[in-house]
Amino acid sequence: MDIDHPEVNVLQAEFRALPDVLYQSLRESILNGSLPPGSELRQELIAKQFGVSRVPVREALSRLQAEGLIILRPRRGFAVTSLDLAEIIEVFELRMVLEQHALETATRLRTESDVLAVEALLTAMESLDPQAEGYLPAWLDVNREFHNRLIASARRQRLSTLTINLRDTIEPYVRIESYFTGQVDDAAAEHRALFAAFKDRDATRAGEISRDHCLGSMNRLVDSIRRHGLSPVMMTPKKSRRAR
Amino acid sequence: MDIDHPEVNVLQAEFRALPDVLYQSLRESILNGSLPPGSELRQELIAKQFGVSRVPVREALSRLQAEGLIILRPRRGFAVTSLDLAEIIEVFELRMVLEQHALETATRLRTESDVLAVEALLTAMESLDPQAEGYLPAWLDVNREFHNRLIASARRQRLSTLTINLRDTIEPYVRIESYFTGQVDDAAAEHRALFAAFKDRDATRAGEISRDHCLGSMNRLVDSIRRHGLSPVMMTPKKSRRAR
DNA sequence: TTTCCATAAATCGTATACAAAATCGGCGGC
DNA sequence: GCCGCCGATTTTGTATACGATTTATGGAAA
Repeated sequence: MDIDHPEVNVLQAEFRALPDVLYQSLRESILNGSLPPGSELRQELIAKQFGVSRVPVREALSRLQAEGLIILRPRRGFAVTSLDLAEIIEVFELRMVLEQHALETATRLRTESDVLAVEALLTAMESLDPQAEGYLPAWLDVNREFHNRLIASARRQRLSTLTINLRDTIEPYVRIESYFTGQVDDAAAEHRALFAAFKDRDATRAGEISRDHCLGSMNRLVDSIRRHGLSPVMMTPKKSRRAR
Repeated sequence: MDIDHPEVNVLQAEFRALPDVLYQSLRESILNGSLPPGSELRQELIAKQFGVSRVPVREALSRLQAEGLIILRPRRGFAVTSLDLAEIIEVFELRMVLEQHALETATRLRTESDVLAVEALLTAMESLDPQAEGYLPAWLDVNREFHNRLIASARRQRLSTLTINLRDTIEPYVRIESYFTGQVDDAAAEHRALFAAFKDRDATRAGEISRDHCLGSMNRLVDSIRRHGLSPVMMTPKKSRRAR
């Protein structure tokens, strides 16, 4: 029996270079709101914070750009993507189509262990104390894992990546919304219904619930934006002196 | 009247840096088969060919990687993505879902000029001489533009990008298949039917035709692969001396 | 005081340089 | 004759350096 086991996945996980670390860290900062939409990303600053040069920083930024999380203004640097209402709605449209398909496939192909894992996340989500400190971010995290685990049951790598990507794109806006409303658990019943259909292998119904769930999330967010605007923190109050 | 006009779009188009040129060129080479799946991409070689350093090359490669067209083996360089049959089918599944949705939306939102532009591409495609030199690649190019133009009528930027991306991912395999079969125009009737539904604003029907069209393309390609394998040129006959 | 322009500082994009790892070759052992 | 090991070469990944462009600053003129 060999002791040292340079497994393939270990190699891929362990040996990932600096750009990957930077990519993950920056991505997380964007998703959890530390870098709100509109923030400018100074390469030198990021490089210093991580103790590296600007080269791997640029590589990580390139990836985030291809993913759509940040945009590049030539010669003017990167900035966190700031979506307007129409773009947010478009992302939700895509999520509706893809997640309906994903849940149909997942429900058809799921195993027993999928059901157990999803149920564990569901009960974890439900048993969070709404009064506890940091409830909202914790709920959002578990909610995210719940949906990811459901979709992962479809065993479709690209489908999973795409769907997660789209959800992450609007995650900052959902998080900001949650600070206004202070509520997130409007969809508790939908989650239970979705899990029931998933468990009962009712693929069509699971797909429909998932699509409607997306639609509900979209409506809540759009309403909130219509009421509160796109949140002051998103607007970069840059004084543009010259129109030029 | 000012002579020098540093227009915004000029800045964005003209001033696009080297990575963009490299990205486009490499992307084209992958799609048209110059760089078949499995090809290894040596940074130094590419840099020399374009007369630049490796830095912008790496940036272009990063983007292609995020797009899924190439993969990175850490410390072992980039290579053109080589899909197995299951992955090809997964991409087609996604295309079916997304293109059905895209055509429904496009048919609902299309304008008269959309119809004219699409029709022009359709007739251009039909009027190509099957006996002419270079017919197959030309047909594939026009066909690509035809579908892109249809989807662009939906006026959904992300949807268009995603769909085009997915089609491009399997484009090399379709091109290779066409060399075996020597035929590509099996779908001429489908194209006409799709255009008719598009013109008649029959969104549901347009979506269905599009999905079925995808399905047909998939079946033809899968059949071809089952008969001929994934083409010898795709297999990188690397002798892996050490498992380690 | 406001506007304009020139100069300075900051920032980006790319080239070059260097260290670490992988690949390729030959060599010896079995 | 085949397998495994060791050094040279290649290739990657990162740091540093430098020119070009943008943004900020300060002073002079209206």
